[in-house]
Order: sequence, then structure tokens, then C-alpha cells
Amino acid sequence: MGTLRFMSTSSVRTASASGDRAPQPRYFQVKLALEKRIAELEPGMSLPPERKLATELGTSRTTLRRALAELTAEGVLSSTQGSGNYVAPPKLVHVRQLTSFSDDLGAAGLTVHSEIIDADQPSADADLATHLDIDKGAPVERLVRLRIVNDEPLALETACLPIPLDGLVDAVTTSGSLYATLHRFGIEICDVEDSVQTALATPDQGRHLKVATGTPLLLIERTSRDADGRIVEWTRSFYRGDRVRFVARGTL
Amino acid sequence: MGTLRFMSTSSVRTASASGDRAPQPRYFQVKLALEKRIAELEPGMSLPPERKLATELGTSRTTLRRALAELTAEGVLSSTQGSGNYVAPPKLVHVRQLTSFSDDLGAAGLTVHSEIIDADQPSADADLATHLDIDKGAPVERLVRLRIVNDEPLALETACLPIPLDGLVDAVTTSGSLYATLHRFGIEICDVEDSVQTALATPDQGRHLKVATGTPLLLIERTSRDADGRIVEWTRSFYRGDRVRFVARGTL
DNA sequence: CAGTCAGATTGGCATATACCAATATGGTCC
DNA sequence: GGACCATATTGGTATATGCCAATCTGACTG
Repeated sequence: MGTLRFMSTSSVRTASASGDRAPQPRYFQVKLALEKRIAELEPGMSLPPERKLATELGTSRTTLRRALAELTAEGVLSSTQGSGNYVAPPKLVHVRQLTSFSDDLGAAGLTVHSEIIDADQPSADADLATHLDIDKGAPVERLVRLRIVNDEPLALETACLPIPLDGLVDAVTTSGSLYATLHRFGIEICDVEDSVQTALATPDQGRHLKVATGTPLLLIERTSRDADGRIVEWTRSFYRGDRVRFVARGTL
Repeated sequence: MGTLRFMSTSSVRTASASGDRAPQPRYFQVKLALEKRIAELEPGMSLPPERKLATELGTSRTTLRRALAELTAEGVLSSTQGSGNYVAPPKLVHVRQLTSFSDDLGAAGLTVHSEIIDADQPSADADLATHLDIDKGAPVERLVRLRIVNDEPLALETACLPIPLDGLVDAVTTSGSLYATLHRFGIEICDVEDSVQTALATPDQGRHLKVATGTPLLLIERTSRDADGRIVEWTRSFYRGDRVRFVARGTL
């Protein structure tokens, strides 16, 4: 496979078209390379030994191990001392019960606002298509917002809607609430399914959330449906695990 | 303050009274030392620079930084490049809605069972006393169980009950379910409050859950009350973040 | 064939070192 | 006093190296 060519880590700043593209740390590029490699393996299969992998990828074992550590922390790999690193099986799912959501948080006198990071209307790739239950390539509305509480970034939220809604961004900007805006567009949510899991911050996420790359995050995915069971929204929210704790109350 | 004396990392095995006590890695001892030190500081206060701290604690900067990284990942510290490491403010709390729990999981043909790690009746320390809303020093029932699915350890669960219940352990051992057992003891749960947050595996937790020290975990704390509002149970469950994903469904 | 043991293999821990990047500091100039 | 800049300080990334500990392998032994 040959050694990788890494992007320069030096002071060269490649000013790219959209946004502040900083060069990613080497261990992260190694991680991406590993992910690509793992994608072509079956669960249970082993990776080459670390010392060999390191030279193969043109990096030190220390750096390689940092990448491996994150993949292990994410549940992509599992490693056994004396044996090797193996591709991990997919996650288990523990089904819980009812949960009702509210978009707000500003109960106790907290300053809450959102910053719109990105807003576009891309065509759905395979992954997004299945989550929204639409055809691949169909246009979708995407809205990336940074949730801020007390001037502290708390969550990075990407909402995807199956139907392009012109003027959505402006409406959300003024009202602040996506759900209130959807309501005024005549879209009514009546069914919700969401999941909670841990994730580790990518360099980009880390920059926005102001946490170090690799910090554990709480990833909350939400799928909302209308009365007819059609998916009207799919949202992935990455909450800072070091700043957030979710509490649920209920009566049996 | 002087340098610390570390436990030997060599092959000396100190066979202690209860259980398999392995010597803890050095970076973890450093972490504990830091925690003790941080406990005497106020949020916002800074730690000495890393290079100085390292020599002060008698370790290398690399090892120190691994300890610092975990504390930062846990939200205990926050660090700023070029400035320093600071004691972080306490976590925010996001209040959600209703959640109904079930103790079971064995829906889809999964092998589910528990292994009792520890069971005793200690007297409550300050922390435990406040969580159970009882007097400090009062006797409590404590039950530590390892939850296993498909021969894979999934969660480490510590349940605490405000009233010592003799024979509880045997009853739970046979029935497998804590809630079913409580029911037969005449204890009825009708109100639940729980929280979800991330945590990092300690060496002990890692050993039981078979994950590396520092792996992100989902920490779910649950407080159960009876009809009169009395707390009947306080449980901390550490789920393997790399193996579990919680899903909740609900209708608005 | 089964059991055992020595050695090789492989991941885990810790250190020393070097340099980069963001921040803080203090002096100079206007 | 305020703006600016060079420099020191401090955290962030990456490498090379050594040794420990768990595991695996294969030869040897009964």
C-alpha cells in the first residue's frame, strides 16, 4: 500500500475556499487512513502489528497509537495485549421508552442563542438518504448550528430535512427555534425517536466547541415523524460531554 | 510539597485482602494526585505549568499530560494553549422529560445475566447520604453487579438502598432482577429521575468491563422514589460507551 | 496425544527530546 | 495613555527508545 503523503504540518496556511481550514494533526490523518482501511475488513479481522503498521503508514508508533486509541474509544477497534488490534462488531442497542423533547433550555436565567455555521441544500448521499427515507441524490435542506449557553459553545447540531424549504434559514435566524419555525411552515412533529451514545470530537468539531480533538462527546441523534409517519427531520447533535449532563424525570 | 512516591510498577504482585488488586499505572496515580490538588482550588484557578508540574510530581511531561488529558476529558480541567491549565466550573444540567425504565434487555434472543461483584452494608459517607437523603453514617445496602450480554460485559452497576435488607443478595441472585426482588420485599417504585453523562473508565472499571483505562463511558445515575416521595434506590451504572447506544421513542 | 515450558511476538507504559502554535509580557514609540 | 512589536512562556504535536506484560507459538516431554 505504500506510505502516505501527509499534509504539511508546518506554518504553511492553505487558505481554502470556504471557512477556516486548518491543517489537521498527523495522528488524525493516520486515523482517517486507518478508518478507510478498516472499512474493507470484516468484524473480527486483525490489523497488522503496531510496529509494522507505523512504518507502513510512515509515522511513529506513538502517533499511531493515539489514532488507535481513539478508534478503540469509539468502538471501532478492540485490542488485546499480546495479541493484536481487531475490527470490533457493531454496537448493541438498548431500547428505552418514551421521551418528550423541548427545543428550549433557557429556563434558569441562562443566555441561550445559536450561531448558524452552515446552511445549504445538498443532494443526499447514501447514508443521509436512508436516514431520511428518501431517494439517494434527492435534494435536502441542511442546517448546521452551534448552540451557545452563557457564551460557551455547548453543542454542534446538524439538522436535515427531506424537503428544501426556501427561506428556512432566515426564519430560524429570527425565531431562534427550529421547531417553532417548522410549525409556521405547516410541519407538525408528532413522533420522535432518538439515541444517545458517546463520540470523540474531530478537529473541526473541537474547534467550534472549543474542546480538544478526541474529547468524548454525547452524540444524540433524533428522527422526527409527522402524523403520517413520514420523516420530517433527522438531527445529529454533538454535545460537549465535559459540559453537559442530561436529566430525565418520569413517573411509572 | 515534594515528589510523590509511586507504587512499584514492576512485577511485584501485592496480593491484597479482597479481590485482584493490580498495581495501577503511573499516569493514573498522577491523576489521583492532581485530583486531590484540584480539590483544594476554586474554579478558574490555574495549575502550575506542565513542565514544572511534571518535575514537581516526579514524572515526565508525557505521562503528566495523559493524566491532564483525562481530567480535561472529564470536564474537571480546561486548558488553553499558551496560557495554562485551569480548574473547570461544574457541569451544566439540561432537564429533559419523562422516561420510563425497564430492567430487562433480553428482547432479541440475547443471553443476559449479571455477576455480583460486591455486596455489603457500609455506612453512608457524606456523598452517599445526600443522594439517599439520609443521615451521614446511617447503614445502607450496596450491591455491585456486572451486567453481561452475550458473554460480553456491558455495564458496571452500583445500587444503593437506604435500608439494609437482609437476604437481598440471595434473592437478587436467583431472580436476576433487582426491581422484581424489591417488589417482593414490598417496595414499590413509582417515580424515577435519571441523568446521562460521559465518564472515563478507571483501571478497576476497565478491568471488569474489559476496556482500556480512560475509555469514555456512559454514566447513568438513577434515583427512584416510592409513592410518598421517599428515595428507595440510587444507582450508578457505567455503560461501555463503545458498546452501548441508548434509544428512546416517544409520541408528542 | 496432552501437558508444559521457553522464547518470540505484540500491545501497554513511561521517558527524553525537539519543535510548533497560541498566549502573555514588557518595552518602545508615537 | 494607547498601539505596536519582539520575546518569553506555555500548552500541542510528533519522534525515538526502552522495558514490562499478556499472548501466542512451537518444541519438548511424559
